[in-house]
Amino acid sequence: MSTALTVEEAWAGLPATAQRLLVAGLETFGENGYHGTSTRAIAQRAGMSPAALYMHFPTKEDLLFEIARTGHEVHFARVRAAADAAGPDPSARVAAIVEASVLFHAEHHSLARTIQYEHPSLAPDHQRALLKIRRDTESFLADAVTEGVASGAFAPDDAPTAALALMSLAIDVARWYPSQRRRSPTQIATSYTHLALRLLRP
Amino acid sequence: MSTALTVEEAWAGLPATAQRLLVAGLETFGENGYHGTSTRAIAQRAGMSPAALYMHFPTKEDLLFEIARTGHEVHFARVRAAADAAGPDPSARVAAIVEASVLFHAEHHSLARTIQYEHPSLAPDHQRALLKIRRDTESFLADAVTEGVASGAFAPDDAPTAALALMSLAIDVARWYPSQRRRSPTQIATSYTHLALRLLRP
DNA sequence: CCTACCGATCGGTAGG
DNA sequence: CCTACCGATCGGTAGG
Repeated sequence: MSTALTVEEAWAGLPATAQRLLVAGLETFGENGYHGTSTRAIAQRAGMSPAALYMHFPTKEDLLFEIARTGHEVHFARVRAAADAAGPDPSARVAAIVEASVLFHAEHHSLARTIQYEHPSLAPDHQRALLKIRRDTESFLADAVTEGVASGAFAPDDAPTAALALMSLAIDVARWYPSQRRRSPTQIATSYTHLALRLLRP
Repeated sequence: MSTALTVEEAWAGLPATAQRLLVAGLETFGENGYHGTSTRAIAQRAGMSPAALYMHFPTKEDLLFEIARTGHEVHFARVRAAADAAGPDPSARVAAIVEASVLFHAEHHSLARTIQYEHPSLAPDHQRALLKIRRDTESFLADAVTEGVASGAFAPDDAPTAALALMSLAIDVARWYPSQRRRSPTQIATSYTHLALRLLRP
């Protein structure tokens, strides 16, 4: 169970060369996609020979999985940490979750794109493992929304659908950021958090 | 200027073989991505030899551009048609736009994924051409939201930001559809339209 | 962890 | 629009 709040932290125990390959992979996958990135390009970016990658990862797909898995776990850990810090009030909890998720997708948009769009490039077993983390993350948000419904703070037609929509809002930031208007991740997170509460209010 | 409401309609004037290649490309790009799709796979799906593609398109990238360009135009045309049919009321117009866009991204999720996620695979010139259509589409929605602000029907903090968020909601459907719960495109469109109006109301 | 190399496949073309 | 082919590059391995 990972509670690391950054990928660097999550990979801290690995050999330095493996860490460099993971970071190089994360960046190139985010820029050119999995199939648009060669193992040679990753190795070169990490300052190593083409064969070095296979010292640490059995296949290119295993490297992608390690990146995607860690990314999913870091995202979930940040969302939980933000909710914990927000205390018991449902509005504060939902606001903290949306803010943390939007921040993650803006600040780490290269990692986030890999997480969100390279899912079909993974082996079925690996897809299933990540789907579990996704569902847990979405349930965590849906539970916070449901608490708000119980307390009378929120009144969406359907809590799970509203939670899915809020996740969509955060996830899609990774697609367009930073091409849109000149706004910082913090500014985007603030306005999206506000939109989320507007959407949920009675 | 294209007013076609389907890609088939937009490509009706092209040779039958070119049409088959475009449809095969649209499907395979949507399933495996641009770099995950070989020109041979496209030609085979269209029932032709590997070289046939180059009778109709100078390069693989030109085929992608033709698909992405048509997809953008069809989406914009549907959004405009829906707004026109909705009449002058801002709430009805925004609802019609969101509904049409969500429907498009669910029913044509393979095309929509290509449009939204393969943008970086295109040449800079081609990216610019599509960016123009995207901006026009987003402005069209932003204008409808602004009309609603003027009439008192809506009260978002910032109309362009709200419009961007509504587009995100629709676009992200292409990422997860149809993996989520068993709901039809029409059902999804209806609940997302409702969420959009909740988000905008004073 | 590197050099050297494998067979397979890639985008694209020659020539008909 | 097909057959046959081009050089380049791919993921991955042998052997040290």
